[in-house]
Amino acid sequence: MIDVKFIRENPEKIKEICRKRNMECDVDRFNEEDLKFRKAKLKNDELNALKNRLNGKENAEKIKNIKKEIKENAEKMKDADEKRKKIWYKMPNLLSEKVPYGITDKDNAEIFRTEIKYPEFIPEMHDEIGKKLGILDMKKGAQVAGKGFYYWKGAGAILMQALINYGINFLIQKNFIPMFTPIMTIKDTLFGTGYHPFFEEESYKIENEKLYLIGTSEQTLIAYHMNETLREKDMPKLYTAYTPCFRTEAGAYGKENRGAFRVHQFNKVEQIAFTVPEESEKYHMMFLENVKEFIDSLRIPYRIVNVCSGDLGAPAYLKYDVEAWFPGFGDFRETHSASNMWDYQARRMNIKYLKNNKLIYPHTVNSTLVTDRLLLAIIENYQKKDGNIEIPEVLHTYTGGLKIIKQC
RNA sequence: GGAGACGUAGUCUAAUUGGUAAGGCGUCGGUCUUGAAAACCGAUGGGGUGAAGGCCCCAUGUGGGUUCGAGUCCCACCGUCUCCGCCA
Repeated sequence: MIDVKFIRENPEKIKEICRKRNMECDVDRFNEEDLKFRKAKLKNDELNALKNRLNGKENAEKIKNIKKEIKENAEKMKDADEKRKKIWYKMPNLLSEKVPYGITDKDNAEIFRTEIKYPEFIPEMHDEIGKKLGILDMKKGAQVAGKGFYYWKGAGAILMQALINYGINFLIQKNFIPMFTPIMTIKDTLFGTGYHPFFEEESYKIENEKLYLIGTSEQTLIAYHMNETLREKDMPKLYTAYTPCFRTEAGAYGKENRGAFRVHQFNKVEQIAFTVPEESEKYHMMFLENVKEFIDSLRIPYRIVNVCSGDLGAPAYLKYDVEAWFPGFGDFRETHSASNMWDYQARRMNIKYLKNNKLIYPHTVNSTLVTDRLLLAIIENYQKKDGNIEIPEVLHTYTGGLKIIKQC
């Protein structure tokens, strides 16, 4: 959510941002309704002031008439307020100057790339390898839950668990507070993090309940401090959590859906920060460095792209995607996404902190560290000519000594 | 699931039979001091309006209602605690 004063004073800037993001937002209409609201509010205040002055038994009749007028005026005020909020809540975040202009993900700007080592044999895709080794079962997943679900089995499950544990420990050592969060949540959480209304069709709603399945632990970790006032001395607040994540993937289509790339449920270790405004960029870069260090330790090639204005998503201020190299697939695929949300989420969530007795909205930063996709990348990158896969050295302490997965 | 109690600001705690939110702590500013502490003084939620001093409105979990007037009374919802029941 953007500061209402900023919208009033900079309507052209907001329009420019919407153009760059390739999205609609009626700033003029907002300002119209905002003006109506303020006018009605002024009248409302005056009537209330009058009522307060008259208070007393002798003025009972007069007050009743004023109250009637107040009620009528309040309707107008509420109406204008709702209309402006409807537009307001759908306004995207401000844009960092670093965001490149572009329409689709093809316009994302590559800013970093590691060296790719091509194998001397024709590599297979993870779903083929997983099937042959009996560690990834797409067919059973579809049988039990439908398309977009799968089983990790045996050594595959061990690897998934190992990667999650490695990720969590990696972040605990960097002073993140680990959490287990609810994986169902109320709508306020999704609104506050900007997933509603922007990606509303992406979330699963529980029938007959007011609950939704989370699409990421970012939602529940940010909402942990909903309606709270934090202390400046406690900043930054760093959290991590492992949770399953659920996404409908409505509207997703195309050939790039082969394998387990696009699924309805996956595992994720997330990094989250609440920072003072001056430091969000620093922590955003730190999160990206964490990801680099982590992938480097797994020895997987990757590149980093600066996500362009049209592909950024409305709530994000600046976003870097990390795309791991998938030899079997023969291309880079997004495995991580690190975003600076600026104060957008804090405003929507009503999270502030106290500085010199003034309430200031903190900035929030989030980034992936581990998902199933990273394991898919491991599988494709560590496949050997004989069909076996080696397990990255850093994971050995987490796999109970398992170092190689062989065909049986 | 049943019964009862409770929800006040950054935090802790007040508020006759309904009469318009009092304090403590913390924080910030100031006085004093070589500096600090202590002490003392002031400030310390949101919004609107004004060039400014200022003025006004809203805010006691949320939303309604009764009343000239609601923290207080009534209804619904959310949450917390206690007891009972049920299940691990």
